[in-house]
Amino acid sequence: MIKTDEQKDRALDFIRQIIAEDLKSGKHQRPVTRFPPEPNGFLHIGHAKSICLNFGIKVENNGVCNLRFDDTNPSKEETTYVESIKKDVAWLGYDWGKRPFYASDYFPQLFDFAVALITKGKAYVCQLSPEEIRAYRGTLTEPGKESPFRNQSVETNLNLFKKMRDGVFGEGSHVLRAKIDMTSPNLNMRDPVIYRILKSMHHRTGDTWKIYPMYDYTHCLSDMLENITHSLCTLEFEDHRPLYDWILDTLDTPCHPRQIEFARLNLTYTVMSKRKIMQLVEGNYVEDWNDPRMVTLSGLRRRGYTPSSIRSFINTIGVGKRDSWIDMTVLENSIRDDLNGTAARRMCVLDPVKVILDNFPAEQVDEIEAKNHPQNPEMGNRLIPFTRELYIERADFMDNPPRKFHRLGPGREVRLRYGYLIQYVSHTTDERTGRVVEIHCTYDPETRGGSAPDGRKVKGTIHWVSAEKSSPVTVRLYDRLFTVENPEADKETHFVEHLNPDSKITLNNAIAEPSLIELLPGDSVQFERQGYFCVDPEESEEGIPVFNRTVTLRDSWAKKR
RNA sequence: UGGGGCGUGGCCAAGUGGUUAAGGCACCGGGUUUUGAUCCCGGCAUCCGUAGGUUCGACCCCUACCGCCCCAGCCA
Repeated sequence: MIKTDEQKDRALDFIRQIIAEDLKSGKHQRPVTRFPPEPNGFLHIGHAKSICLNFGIKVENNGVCNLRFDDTNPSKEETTYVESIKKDVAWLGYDWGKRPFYASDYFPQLFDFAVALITKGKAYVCQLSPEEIRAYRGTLTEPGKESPFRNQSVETNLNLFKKMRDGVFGEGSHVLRAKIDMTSPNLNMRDPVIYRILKSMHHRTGDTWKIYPMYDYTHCLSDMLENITHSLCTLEFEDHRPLYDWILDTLDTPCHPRQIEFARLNLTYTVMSKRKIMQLVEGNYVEDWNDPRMVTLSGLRRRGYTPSSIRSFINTIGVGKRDSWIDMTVLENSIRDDLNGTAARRMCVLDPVKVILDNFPAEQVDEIEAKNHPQNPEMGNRLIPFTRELYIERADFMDNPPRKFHRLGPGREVRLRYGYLIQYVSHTTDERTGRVVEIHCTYDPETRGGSAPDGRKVKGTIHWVSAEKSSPVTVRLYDRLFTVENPEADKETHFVEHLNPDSKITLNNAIAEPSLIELLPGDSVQFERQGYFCVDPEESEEGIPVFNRTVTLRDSWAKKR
């Protein structure tokens, strides 16, 4: 058993326990799993749970995990989705081997299995309309009725099924159904449709096929053909397991994978369903599928989440069968935790106000040395220009501060991080708006680097940036997309009404220290005292970075107030 | 009212008949700190949906009840 960094010292979840037992008993030599997305949309954090589970099991046990596209519904699927899914799985750090698999590769074999089913008298072609099939199915409490076509001869069924394949019939006119039990309390067993006629273009097989197999029929057989040992899926498929097993048993296949169901991920303050995500995009509530506020993997990537932070997040939430809601703070914690160790520290003033050091020579430029990481000397140092005119954060000055305010104000002295101690002299205010225009201070030349030879202490250290030697940059402050934990909880209110109006705040005049301009798209840094930010890969240009706030730093001062 | 699942602190989650009922997130204190960050220390379920029962002993076994989720696509 190989334990990855992300899941060391954690008890095995119930699925890994089952697998460990199957390995120990010799039932299997190694586990074979699969991640089977339908290529009809983009992957999100919920998919990451399945990906990390299936591929994680492979990595931990030296097994196999296939990437298989479940492409049995040509009307919804596209090659662009195939490509984006491959990109996201690879980005998460997983390797699906030589090639991805496709359910559509099995269409010929699946057809032969269907013929075998018909021959065994276990499937029939039904000409009931969709409405009639529904009516014949019965309800949750009443049994269904048998189709009048149920007892047709094998020859008739074979003949009809081949005509279906040959495109003789129109969509909706005929289906192939498994002959099971119309009185079963499990609706999935009431002669489920296993093939339907569809005349749309398939993204891989084009118009070769006029009939397409249904999920329940396809999935178990695809698993079997790939020698999957454990077929992991979400809870809503529990009722489908009897059908999964029935098909493999009836066909008497050489192997019979075990389906195990686990709870899907729910995350607070966001929406996860494909339909809801699509509504956000189409209603222009967000900019695209990869909007940094989205929990799509492409959105999280653009937001600055790292693959390892997502793997560690998935690992901490566990795998079980309870419908649970994971608090968004858990996800946020995972990226803070990761970036805290790896992100270089930088200074950037988001909402600048000018500070003038009256006793600092106008032409002088001091090159101040600053650590790139306070706990990791290996990350080295850098030089930052220090000049007479600086910018500090507007929130770091108060005309009339409360006692506990550790920053700049009348009569106060603060430390400019890695710079000098500065002492307040005076400030000017715009008469109309009441806003502070500029603050005059003096600096203590003896305190270069930030410590006073006389040992005097200051309570506050604030970040700053040279007014002349720095560059304005665009910074987007992203926050949670919704203001409530579960935007879909209330059936009366449309979920978009719970959208957070401040989920994206664009700052066009943040001032960045010089080294920030050299960053490459995707790079992550910590803006000291602010949060973690990454260079947006879409909208940045060389020398003109656009920063996305990944997550804020914890702020116990903000909490106190 | 049929069937399939699930109920351990605010949110997750270990626990599989004998434990002071792990751990993480959140929250609350305190310490260190040139980020009110990080880090460190401490606090946070006499109780495991409820009620009975079995047992020397039950969160773990049995019974009943209650609550929540899923299922009536020719979607996956």
